[in-house]
Amino acid sequence: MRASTAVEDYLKGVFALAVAGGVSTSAIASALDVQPASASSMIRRLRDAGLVDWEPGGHIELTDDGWRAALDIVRRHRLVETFLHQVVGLELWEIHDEAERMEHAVSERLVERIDEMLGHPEVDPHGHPIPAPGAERYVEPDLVALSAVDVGVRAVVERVSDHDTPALAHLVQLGLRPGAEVEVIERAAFGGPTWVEVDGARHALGDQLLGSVRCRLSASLDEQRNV
Amino acid sequence: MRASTAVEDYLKGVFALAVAGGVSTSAIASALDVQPASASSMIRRLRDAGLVDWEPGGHIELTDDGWRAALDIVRRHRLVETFLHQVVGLELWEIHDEAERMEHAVSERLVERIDEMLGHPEVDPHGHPIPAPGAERYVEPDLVALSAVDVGVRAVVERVSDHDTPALAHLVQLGLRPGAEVEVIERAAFGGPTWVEVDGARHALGDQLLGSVRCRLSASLDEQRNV
DNA sequence: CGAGCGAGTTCGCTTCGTCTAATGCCAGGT
DNA sequence: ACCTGGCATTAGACGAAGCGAACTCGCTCG
Repeated sequence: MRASTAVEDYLKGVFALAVAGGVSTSAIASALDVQPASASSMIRRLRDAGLVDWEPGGHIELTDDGWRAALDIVRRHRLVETFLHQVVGLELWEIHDEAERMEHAVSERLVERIDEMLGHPEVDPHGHPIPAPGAERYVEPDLVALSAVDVGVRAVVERVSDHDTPALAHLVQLGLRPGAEVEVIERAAFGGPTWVEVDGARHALGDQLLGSVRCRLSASLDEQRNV
Repeated sequence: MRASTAVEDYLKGVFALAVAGGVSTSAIASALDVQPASASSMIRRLRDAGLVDWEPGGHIELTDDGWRAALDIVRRHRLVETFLHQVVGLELWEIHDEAERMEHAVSERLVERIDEMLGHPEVDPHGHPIPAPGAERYVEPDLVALSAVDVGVRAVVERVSDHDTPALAHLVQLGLRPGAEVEVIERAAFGGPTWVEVDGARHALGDQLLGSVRCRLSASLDEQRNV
């Protein structure tokens, strides 16, 4: 049987933090927008269900079952997002919140039907990889934040963060969506804005936006082509 | 704010019973598959929320707010069903259970987008009318159960019940879907099966199946054409 | 007339998921 | 050596939603 909505949401949060490198009670609490006490008690329940390894005071780790379950949820989420964008025609910044609820409602059958309709896509519209059905582990592609790209370097946008809806809408308006080519033109001193060029137009971006865009450098792109 | 899943489900149940003519605690309980005690306490909560009129021992009636809320849920349900059938390509008998969960997850925005994609349909694939956005009342079309159609009379299937999945799958297999033309050939005595002809083939049906198919008589169809 | 029956309601209890408040612990600064 | 801040955990409460058991009707049947 499928876990409750709450359990699925926590599992997805623990997964995201595990991939990002640091799972902790307070990180989970702030990701799920609940109090640390609530996260703490849910961690105990996840452990009792065999989904995480944990003992009071220790660190938190997904078990094999936990990885499987989390990847299943993430697969549902990302396929639903892709479907909402490509088939239903919702904008890039609308799909995350919608999928956040729908992922708990769609059946296995519907997910596989959607996957088939979309031709088994490998990434969602934000650029996140879509786990294969039954996947047991997750490899994070090696991408660099736009904030870390040197001046004068050209890069291809591979991923934009999906959480901050207004910021995402703004990025898309500027053309900074997955697949776009971008060049860092100038980085102002003392934390000032960074100028980037996209589609022949220049824009000044702050650190928050720069950090939510992840790229592959065009150089490494060339390397890949040559292999 | 939208009501909880449970409240929405009860509201939909009360709506269905109100349309069918008889709302009662036990009918709600059996429709929702819960104990009468649970239904009883939920009725109190619906009343406290201003969605039904009720006092202990009295009869249960939707308020104006209750009708509005119920019709909104029913609209979501039926549009999602139509979408799953026409766009996603799920079979007629698969869409009800799926929509039952999705109706609580889809946003207003997504529902209206779906409605637009479908060209503002007026009935769902089972033949149930889709309430208009913001509708405040519901008119039940005047249909006759196939079990009440006389021998020798031809009729057009307008609606099949959506609740019993295996029965529905069987009906569809026989061609008894909305839009099909059917003629009652022979009715065996003593509660025996009724023979009907659909698409040139004859089938014997029991009362349960006959009752779940509702039709318009071809005669009244002709009348309508002549008006 | 009274016994029993079915429907509806209330009561007390359980689980889930949340909260606030209190407590424990460890590391750093003075 | 001690105080303090931050993080994690526990304890206790609450609302939502369910259950079973018990009670109260009004009706019907013997």
